[in-house]
Amino acid sequence: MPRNFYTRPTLVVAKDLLGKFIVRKWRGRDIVGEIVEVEAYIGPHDKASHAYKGKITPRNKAEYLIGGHIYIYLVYGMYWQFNISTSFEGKPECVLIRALEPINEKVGNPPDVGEFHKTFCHSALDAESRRKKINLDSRLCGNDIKRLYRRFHVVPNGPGKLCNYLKIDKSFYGEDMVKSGKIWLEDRGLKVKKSEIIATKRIGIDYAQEWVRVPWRFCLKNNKFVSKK
DNA sequence: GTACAGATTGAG
DNA sequence: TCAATCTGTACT
Repeated sequence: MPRNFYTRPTLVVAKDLLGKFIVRKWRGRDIVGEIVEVEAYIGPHDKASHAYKGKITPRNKAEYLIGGHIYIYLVYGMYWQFNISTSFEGKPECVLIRALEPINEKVGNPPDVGEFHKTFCHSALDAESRRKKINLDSRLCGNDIKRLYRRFHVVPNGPGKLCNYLKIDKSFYGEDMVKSGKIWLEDRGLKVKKSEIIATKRIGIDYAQEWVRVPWRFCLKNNKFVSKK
């Protein structure tokens, strides 16, 4: 999608993201998902926004970039949250991508665990072991394999799991989706009617007082990949 | 230097 | 309902 898709008003962009396709180039293949759930965060007035009162820190400064840039951060010490900036340079507005309908993965029919282990675990374990400075062999037990299996073969029906599915992390901070060769957005001609969009309050922002109630979470009606229910 | 909460998740 | 897990931020 071009720049002028992302620079429109944030609530318009948020709704229009539903039915668009995220394409992620990874290890020579395309990981693709249709966006089915999003949330808008509109600073500086929105108390749920990290840019409330115009706050700027090294963590949130990507929110202020012109529409189309990635704002990604870690929550609860372990989950990445994938946001796309909207509006113009200096306006801290963005859309959190909360769920995808996977396109090129066989959902419900994951690869054989043994096959998965051969394909993915060794490199993943290498990286993890290096990070934690622990002996590689000591980690080759059932629970570790299961844990990695969950991380690598995941249904992206929540904001944290979606980042695992797309294989993205902090290295994508500030990435421009209009120009990137690693991740971008496509319109594949799917039409989403207004009547197919549900608006609800946003999830997990109970601290945001009167901003808890604004209906800035948008989901595709009856889509089974939407988080919560 | 140190305390603490958080746009989540899966297990029990 | 609970705990895993760790970074950014706001304090002292």
